[in-house]
Amino acid sequence: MEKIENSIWMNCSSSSVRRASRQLGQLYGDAMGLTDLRGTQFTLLTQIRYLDEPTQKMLAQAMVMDLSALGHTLKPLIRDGLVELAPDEKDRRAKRVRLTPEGLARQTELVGQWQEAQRRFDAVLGAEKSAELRRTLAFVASEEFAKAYAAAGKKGD
Amino acid sequence: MEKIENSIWMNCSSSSVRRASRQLGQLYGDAMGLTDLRGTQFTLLTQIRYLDEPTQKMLAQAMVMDLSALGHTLKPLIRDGLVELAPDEKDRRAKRVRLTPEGLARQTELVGQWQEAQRRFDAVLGAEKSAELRRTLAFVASEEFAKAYAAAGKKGD
DNA sequence: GGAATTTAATGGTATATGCCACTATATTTG
DNA sequence: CAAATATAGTGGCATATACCATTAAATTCC
Repeated sequence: MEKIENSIWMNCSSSSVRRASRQLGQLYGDAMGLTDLRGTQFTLLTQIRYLDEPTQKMLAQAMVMDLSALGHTLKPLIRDGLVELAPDEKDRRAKRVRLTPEGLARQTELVGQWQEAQRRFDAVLGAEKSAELRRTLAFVASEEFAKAYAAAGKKGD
Repeated sequence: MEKIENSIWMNCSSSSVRRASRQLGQLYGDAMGLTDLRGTQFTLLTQIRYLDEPTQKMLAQAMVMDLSALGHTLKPLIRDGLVELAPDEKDRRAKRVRLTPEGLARQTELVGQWQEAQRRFDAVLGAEKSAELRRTLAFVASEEFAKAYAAAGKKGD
């Protein structure tokens, strides 16, 4: 009986990921230090920078995030002048997301702190396992995975 | 330049975990199906059941969650009569968390759906990798990890 | 070309989660 | 034992994230 419960809680991939997510949210968040930017916000700025003026839709996909959730998350950053939206030239439904000079500066500023957090993470888990973990998680987060997961249910559920 | 950004975003363990967390939140959430319970809530009920009347503090630690965050998360469940709080006998500061009969019933009801989700997950990732992933994530979520991470920073940061 | 359908974004509502300040108890200390 | 300190919870506020309904613009189909 107890064993059954135990097996559920230790074997739930979703809650395992969530717990780790909260832990790392803390650890990496602390690394951001003094600045008033959250870890999630740094990630978002970095992703925007990397994609170079993506539409909200594109950005949401890259973040594996709901479009409306992304919109909400962007608001504080827009309010604080780190990010701005501009209508797309071709498709007037779409809006492009880009960093303001301020936003770019802040992102750049924090890269060092991020690196330190990542260095520690790798030190604790080991570079090998660390890289392996990210590979696995990237797959889990992929559309390919979602498709395969859906296909795996075509029988019973 | 672009390569630098790329390396940040692909190598950030924190954002990797978060992305996977969002994906699995979706997938496992869908599995809960018709019921109005979220995946996170099922996890919480399961954890409460497993720990058998933990204090909020104990539950928060098990969930790797902030105490006040836990308190907030419990509110809808208490409101809906699935969970209740009772003051601890010995320590009047503490409150014990327990499932109501209704809560126990709902948790039990959903175990099958959870299993199906987990079955699919294992099918896609492979039982081996799946178990390995959970082991790694459990370590990352542990206090031991947090301590080691802190220790790894005693030099530079 | 105009109606039906699809797509991008927005706003509302609800849960998820964290930090801080504050209260009520307990525990430790002088 | 009383004062100082530590611990468990609570409530407020802010961000994170999802779903739904709605709007506006594009695309598809007679």
